[in-house]
Amino acid sequence: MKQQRARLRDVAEAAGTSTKTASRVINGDDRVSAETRARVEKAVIDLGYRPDPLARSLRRGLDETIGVVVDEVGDPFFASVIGEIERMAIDRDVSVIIASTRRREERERIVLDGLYQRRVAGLIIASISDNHAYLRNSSCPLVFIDRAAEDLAADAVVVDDRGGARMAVEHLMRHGHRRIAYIGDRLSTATARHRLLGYRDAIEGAGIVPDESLVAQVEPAKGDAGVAAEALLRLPEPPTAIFSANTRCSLGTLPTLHRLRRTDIGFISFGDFAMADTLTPAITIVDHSPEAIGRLAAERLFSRLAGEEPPVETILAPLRIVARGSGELAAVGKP
Amino acid sequence: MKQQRARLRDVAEAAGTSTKTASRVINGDDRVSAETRARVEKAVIDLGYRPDPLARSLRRGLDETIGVVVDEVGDPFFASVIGEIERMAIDRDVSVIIASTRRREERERIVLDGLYQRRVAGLIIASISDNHAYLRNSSCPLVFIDRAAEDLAADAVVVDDRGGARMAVEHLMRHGHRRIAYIGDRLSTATARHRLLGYRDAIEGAGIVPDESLVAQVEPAKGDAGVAAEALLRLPEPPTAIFSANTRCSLGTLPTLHRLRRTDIGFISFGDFAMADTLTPAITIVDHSPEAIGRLAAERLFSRLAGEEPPVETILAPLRIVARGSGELAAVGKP
DNA sequence: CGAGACGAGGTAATCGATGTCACAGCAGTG
DNA sequence: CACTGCTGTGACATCGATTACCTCGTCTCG
Repeated sequence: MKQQRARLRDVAEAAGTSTKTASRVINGDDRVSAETRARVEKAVIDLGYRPDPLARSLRRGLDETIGVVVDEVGDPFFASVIGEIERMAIDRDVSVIIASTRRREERERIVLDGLYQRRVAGLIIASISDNHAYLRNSSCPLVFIDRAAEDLAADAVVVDDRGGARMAVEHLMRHGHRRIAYIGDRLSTATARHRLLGYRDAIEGAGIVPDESLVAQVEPAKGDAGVAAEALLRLPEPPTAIFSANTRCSLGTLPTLHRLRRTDIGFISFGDFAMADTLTPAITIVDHSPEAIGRLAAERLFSRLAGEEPPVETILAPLRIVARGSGELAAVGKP
Repeated sequence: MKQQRARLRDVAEAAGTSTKTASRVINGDDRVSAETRARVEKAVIDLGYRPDPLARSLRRGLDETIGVVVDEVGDPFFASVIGEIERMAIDRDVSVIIASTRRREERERIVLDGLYQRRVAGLIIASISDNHAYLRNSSCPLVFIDRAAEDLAADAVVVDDRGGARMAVEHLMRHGHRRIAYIGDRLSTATARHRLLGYRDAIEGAGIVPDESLVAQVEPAKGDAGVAAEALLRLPEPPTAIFSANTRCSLGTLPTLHRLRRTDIGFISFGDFAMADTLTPAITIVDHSPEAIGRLAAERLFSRLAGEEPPVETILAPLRIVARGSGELAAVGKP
């Protein structure tokens, strides 16, 4: 049944014009008489014509497609980011090609190369590389997410790690906590560094004497976080609250708190996770919404694709505290 | 620095041949003398030539791209499926375009239409529609995931919902449970129906008299699951274990069990979720690995793209029980 | 009244790779 | 020796849409 795909030529023929004129109508060129336009439009509808994106892209030298490069497509955080990008893209009839680097620099290079080869119109990248020299004269707009490219003047959408951490710790303080522990990643990444700085900002900003024994830097993949939490609670002067600097640390710490029946400890997690709102108490988080990051990155990219040329900018995705209980527990057992 | 992209014509010129001959070398046509071949190959390397995928696709009438259509790209389950598909695709130099239906039938139609328009080489679809007539003479191979298309002879990769549910319930029985409750979705989907059947299979297979008061069909989005769990535990003869037929029901039920301090109740969840292995006790699950589903679907699709024509088949992705504790609790409080 | 501007539209080249077909040269064959 | 049959090769058309450039009226204005 499905008839042969109609081509521009068929439309032109049906409308009794040349392909060029048909093309004008389709591309909204106004140098066409109303009458001709109507004929062409009718033909388009009659034949169910839709331009071949491949042919169009070839001629224009640019595909109606954007590429999204992330660590791992299956990572829930990036999955949500991508989901939001796709949501914005589909409204603009743009396809989204995904690729993952698996956190390997050479793969990053390969997938980007492949995307350039395809002449994508734009790229959104969670880069793991430090060296972006090969992107310097990119033929298409780039937007970095999660981490800005420090050696490249390009748009980026990141979160205010330092400010967010400070905000979280201050939230705990507002509920009476003064001894607040930090559990976070080892300092390998900029993200971790900034969050620890934010924690220190809050402590010092409140005039509290910093106590380094309250700062635990762990390897969350090894399950250190729970051990660290237990050690913290055994201190002579234990914390009344814990700030967990990332999701994985939270996932490690919380089972320990439950097991020790210390759900009276104040707790805030930088980063949300499934079940966070179904635990008892539900876990208060600093939300760095992947959707917001995806949306902001896509907005910026599409605005450049539309020809706008805003100054290059590093955009901070909004952070907000989602109070669910664990961060609003009053400080107890104060000596 | 980045010189102009080399075209086939440039290669041909550098090698002193026609474009056609260069094309032959690149496409591995053997009707080329060894000497000419060597010259062309050298030129390809010197110029860093790589064929333009767009032009090639246009000529061939087929893009080196596959489309993946799911409910929601951001859904962790589908994200993992897609991640695995992308992993397989990149090895074959195939790009992956994603699109989501947001569970709306008209969107399914629209995104599929768009992908056809792009002339994707193949499609992997988690269809939500019941009517696939418009896919009947698809121009490219289709593989359904998660749900088979019942009105269409097409490959599908699904899980054995009935068998998996039975397996889960039998696992509980092996730990002494005889009164086992079912908490699951309302019966709108085939998936839910099959899982309830599996539960009944196990109960009857064990010679237990079915007790309908142990079967709770809820609307998990409304938070019914927790309420249902509480009601079950208040029964005169309460269950000693619960089989939760899907992830969302588990997410609803578990906080209730924890709140009631009834973590002694046996529990198995059909479908994994974050924190499942960090709760106390950790949650035993029936794992329907999204990676396996993605891999199987991609394998099937690529084998068809490679020209193989295996008979159309509905493939069952493997299911396995991941014992973590909650499913291995011995039955207690037996009257 | 002639010139230039402008509106509406057409012709042919082009994007880059590949399919069709023709052709030259040489080997084998009856 | 004429003929068929390969082998290696290239010229040219083609995929479908867009762009550069041109034509032909008609309108306006000096």
